[in-house]
Amino acid sequence: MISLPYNPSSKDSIISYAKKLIGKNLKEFCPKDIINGKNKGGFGQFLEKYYFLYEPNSLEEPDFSLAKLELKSSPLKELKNLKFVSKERLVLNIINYMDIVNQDFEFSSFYKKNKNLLLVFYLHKVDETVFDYKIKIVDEWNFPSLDLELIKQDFLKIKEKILNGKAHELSEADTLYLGACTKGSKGGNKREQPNSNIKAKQRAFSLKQGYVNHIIASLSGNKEKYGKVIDNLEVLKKKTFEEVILDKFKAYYGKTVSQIINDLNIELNSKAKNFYANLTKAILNIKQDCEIEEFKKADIEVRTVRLKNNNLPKEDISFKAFKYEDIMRQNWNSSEFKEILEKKFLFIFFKYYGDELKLEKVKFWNISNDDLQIVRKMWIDTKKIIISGNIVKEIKTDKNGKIKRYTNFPGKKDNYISHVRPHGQNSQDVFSLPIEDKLTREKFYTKHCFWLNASFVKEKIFKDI
DNA sequence: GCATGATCATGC
DNA sequence: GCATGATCATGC
Repeated sequence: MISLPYNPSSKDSIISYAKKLIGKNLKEFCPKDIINGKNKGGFGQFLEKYYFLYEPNSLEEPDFSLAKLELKSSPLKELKNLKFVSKERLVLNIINYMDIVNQDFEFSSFYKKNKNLLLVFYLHKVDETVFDYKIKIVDEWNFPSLDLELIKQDFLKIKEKILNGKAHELSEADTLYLGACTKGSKGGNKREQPNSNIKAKQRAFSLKQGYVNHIIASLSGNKEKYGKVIDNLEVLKKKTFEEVILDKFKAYYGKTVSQIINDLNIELNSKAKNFYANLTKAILNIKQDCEIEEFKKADIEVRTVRLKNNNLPKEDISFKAFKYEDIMRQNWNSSEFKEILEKKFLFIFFKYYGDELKLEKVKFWNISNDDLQIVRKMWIDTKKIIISGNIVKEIKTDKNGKIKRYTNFPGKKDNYISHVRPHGQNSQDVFSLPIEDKLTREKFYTKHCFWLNASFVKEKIFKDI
């Protein structure tokens, strides 16, 4: 029996020992043969074994069972403004589909294990090994009661889907702060579920990246300019988060934009392109210079859409321009577009009645696994075009002498859900190409991005099925 | 009226 | 001055 450098039954003792990690890296306490070996273990395993001196396990109990403290390590990335944000979601324990259906939240494996977290954040760098990463933040995290209530709602939502025999349809974007993220090699690990014969992908509970960012900001003492939509527990005892949000909007259904502004007694520049974002904040009673706290923590993407009288959106939905070199380097599973599409969206639909726009409907949406596979095809086609240097299909001059270039990228007709189109300041706004274009012989091209087809937004998002 | 290319407005 | 959400323009 080795003696430990901390008292395993004292939370304070463990935390103060852990805090000595700040500024260190694994190299400082891992054995030489491990550092130089080809061992592929993760940061967390080395930390447990060589700093906290216990063998990594997958028990139901928290890692420090006597002190009821669960150790989690997670990578940070540094922003240009030198602030730290989470590199990814924080993955917690595996969801056992067979067991969870019999568990109440308070006695669930999730809550028993992760109620109190001891977090170790390290700075990830592409050109470093796990042994080099500098440890930046070490602290305890307990969930504030409002957050915990939303996490409980998330837990119950996940449990309900499994009870309904739909574990295979789970998606991380079903929920707010606590997600059900996939875990294990691609599609390889499948598990049985209680109320269906279909095997479901293995998933683990996870904290959304946005939530982890909030933890990091809190632990670093950074003040976030946040405004809460829900500021007391009572509201959540009667309604779900989504119901609370929708009810706030429903009060304005059928009203014109100017009526809403009048009712709210605010002044907004209706020509500003962030007008709808500002209007959303006003409806949710959030100050204009603040972010919507719950949306940030839940990674919710808000999009406004103007519908024509046949409910077809006037425009497709754009995303940020992609770098051709990024697409070349990535595969679908590591792609940025997949990551964005897997988020929860809040769509705010306005509809034209003559020249007037009225608030028609507001809807939370996240993409189904089946639809994601359709987008995958489009993404792969896009990558093929980039890596083969076959971007430009033809060059035309219109009667004003303007030159227009047409591309081979997937268009609206090629894919039910998504397509590729220009997205920049103008056609001179370019990104470099990893492979020279065969037709133009140029090593750059107008910035493009992925778009969601307006027809898909009408059929699968606006409509209630 | 749709498909595709092109561009605007704001905030950071 | 660029990134991002939103929107305009034109040919078929």
